[in-house]
Amino acid sequence: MVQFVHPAKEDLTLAGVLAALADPMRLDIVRRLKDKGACASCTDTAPCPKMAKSTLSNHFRILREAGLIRTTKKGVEHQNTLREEDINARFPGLLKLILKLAP
Amino acid sequence: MVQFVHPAKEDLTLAGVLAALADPMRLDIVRRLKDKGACASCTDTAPCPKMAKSTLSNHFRILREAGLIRTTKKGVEHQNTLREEDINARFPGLLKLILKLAP
DNA sequence: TCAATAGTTCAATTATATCGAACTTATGAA
DNA sequence: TTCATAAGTTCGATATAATTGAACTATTGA
Repeated sequence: MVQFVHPAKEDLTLAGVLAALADPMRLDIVRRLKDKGACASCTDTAPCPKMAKSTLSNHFRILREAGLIRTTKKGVEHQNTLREEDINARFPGLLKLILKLAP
Repeated sequence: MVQFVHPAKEDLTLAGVLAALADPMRLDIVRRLKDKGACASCTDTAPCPKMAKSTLSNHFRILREAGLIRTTKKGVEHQNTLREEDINARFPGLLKLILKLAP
């Protein structure tokens, strides 16, 4: 059922995580995923509705490759979850602080 | 004596700061500036010696525009200081945590 | 006066983000 | 079964950002 490659938590890099979170769109996606707690489809998590599908897809790819989210495919939708435990294990306190500081 | 424009601390953005720190070279520069405590020239702070001067100069420009450093010119050298107080006032705890988590 | 040093700016190449359009896959209705 | 629809990805083109060497500016010191 898993259709995407996700890095092991040991492979998460600080530069990769910061670069991924440095984009307001992606930070917004991460916040929404955290708020929802569970899985969420890409469209459900889209920061703004007028963004091109391909752009949104690209943001999810970057978040995946940075190790911030895990994506599985079920039916026609993709289910994305925030990898909170992995992120916190690798970079304790970082995610929480950035989300707190974000406008 | 001041030759560069620096944003007011209120103008620092989280996205800008994260993007600036997301580059390993720039994060290294910031760490060196913090370690030195006081001013430091660009060459003194260069992460790796084989990098092109223009590249180094560009990194300093990005750090300046993000509001992370202040640059003044004195004689033939540029003096760069980390804007710790401004950064901490705007984003409490962020700089310290990122530097702590960096490899 | 003039060579040397510290940085910046410029031009060219390369890499990355954005968008619309085309494509793939799965669902659900006729 | 068939076929339209919906969710995402991939592709091609354009625009913006990073890297480099070369040329330029400004200051120092011999």
